[in-house]
Amino acid sequence: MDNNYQHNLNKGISVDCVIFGFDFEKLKVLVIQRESNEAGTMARFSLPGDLIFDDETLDQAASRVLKELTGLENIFLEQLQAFSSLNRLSKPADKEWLRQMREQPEERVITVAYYALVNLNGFNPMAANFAKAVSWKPVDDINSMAFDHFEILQKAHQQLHSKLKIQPIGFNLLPEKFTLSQLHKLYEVIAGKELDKRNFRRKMIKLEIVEKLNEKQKGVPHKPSSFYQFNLENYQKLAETGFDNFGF
Amino acid sequence: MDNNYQHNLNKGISVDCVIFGFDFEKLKVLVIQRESNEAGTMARFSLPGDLIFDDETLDQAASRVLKELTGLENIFLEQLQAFSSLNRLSKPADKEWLRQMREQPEERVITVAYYALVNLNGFNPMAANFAKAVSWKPVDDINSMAFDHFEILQKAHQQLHSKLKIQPIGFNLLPEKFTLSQLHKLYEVIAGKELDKRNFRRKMIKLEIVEKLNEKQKGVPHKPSSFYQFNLENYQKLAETGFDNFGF
DNA sequence: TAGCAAAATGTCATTATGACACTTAGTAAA
DNA sequence: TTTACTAAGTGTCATAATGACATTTTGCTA
Repeated sequence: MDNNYQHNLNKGISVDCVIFGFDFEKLKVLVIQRESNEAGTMARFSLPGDLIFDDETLDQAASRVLKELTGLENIFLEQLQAFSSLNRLSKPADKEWLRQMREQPEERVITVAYYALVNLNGFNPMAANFAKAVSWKPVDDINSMAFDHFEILQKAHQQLHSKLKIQPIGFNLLPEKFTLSQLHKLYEVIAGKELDKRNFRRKMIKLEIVEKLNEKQKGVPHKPSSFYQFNLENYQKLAETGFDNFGF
Repeated sequence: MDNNYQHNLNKGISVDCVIFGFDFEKLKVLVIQRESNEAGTMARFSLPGDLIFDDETLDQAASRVLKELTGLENIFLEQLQAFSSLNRLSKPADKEWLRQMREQPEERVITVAYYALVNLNGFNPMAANFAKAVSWKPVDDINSMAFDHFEILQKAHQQLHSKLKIQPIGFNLLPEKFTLSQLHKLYEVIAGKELDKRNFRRKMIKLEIVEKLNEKQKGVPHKPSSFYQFNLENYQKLAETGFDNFGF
């Protein structure tokens, strides 16, 4: 964002980002850890987010948050939903935290949640000012968060799951070159169940949305896997007719 | 909404509703017609909407708009997306209109769009104060609207199309008792293409989400059609496993 | 009672799915 | 150099789903 201007915060609207990553084992999410107070009541995680500026769109605000935190641009980032409960900021520990951070901590804020998919392989979660407080947590290990962020996370997780059934967005969580086993594992993790290896490979290959490269894993103590890459063109062709179970 | 209290408008956030209906022929949407000014530049349609109150959620605001306009409650109503372009209210004709309606017509407003599905059969589009300005328009006949409402309509239409492939939400557009031909026509209209009648019926019946009633059309000058009703229970069972083309 | 209009129905060839176990290729250790 | 280890990679078959296609049925009307 251009820094020559003074941006005014819009006090009533924020964005929050659910940033998903996949380490070939688990689905993870980027969280910010609040510092504990004496009572320990504040030792909880929140999603990265910010109030929006009056001269930026929601998409721009979400991109800005994402970039400030990870340095990444042009990655998969999609609006999830607006959250507007009247009591979303009103838990005592949350209010205490807000008092430290915001000019008008009591003001009602509606947030628009986004979810992002990043390739966290070889990714350094360091970034800017936040550095120490930012970390990747397995989604399944999280069972509560600050504000209504747990609700947002669950919704985003569910959305990722549904969307993956319809569009091959999972590729955004992998490096450009990946093995079919990695893709297979990714689908299993997000679907939350085992998928037959042969049937999975058959389907992916038949759909022609992956293509085999002349390159193999090296240094692995077993038969090396071939690398594949995603074929955007074939995906788009496919997306026109649409793949879905009703068939129309 | 409880009327004993004074509600304060939240100046920066509105909801807009895309209310879909189906007359067994075409997909229609409820629009509000602005009165023309002398120049005729304002003779355009807008979606029903309103600024939200500070003590209501977005869902509540959308339900309120819907009820004020149609008298209907407890119908299918789902959040679509937030829209936040910086120039969404800044076309000259739109500004002129806003000046007549709002205390702070220049203020930036972000809107959260909803879409609703109603059974418009035997529906009287009269309602409250708006009465004369409200009408059902075929979606396909609309090619421009006030503000960013055409963009919102298109997005809602697209969402309806995608969602129908995954969940049988089309039933919300039909009366409780309907014929398979009506359902067939609905799917054709929303899918925007012909669907084989026999295959369509086979699929619907096999899925067991419709059940045949002992009742037939009367007074039609041809073989009368059986009425069916939607089976929510079977749908929910089905929804757990999920119907989708990837199969996981 | 003949004619009309839309509803209702069945088959078949092709393709997709789901279930299932062994062989292969490279590394590492003996 | 041989052996053991590990994950990659591959094929078949029975069952289910799809897509393409034409005739008969039912009730009303003239």
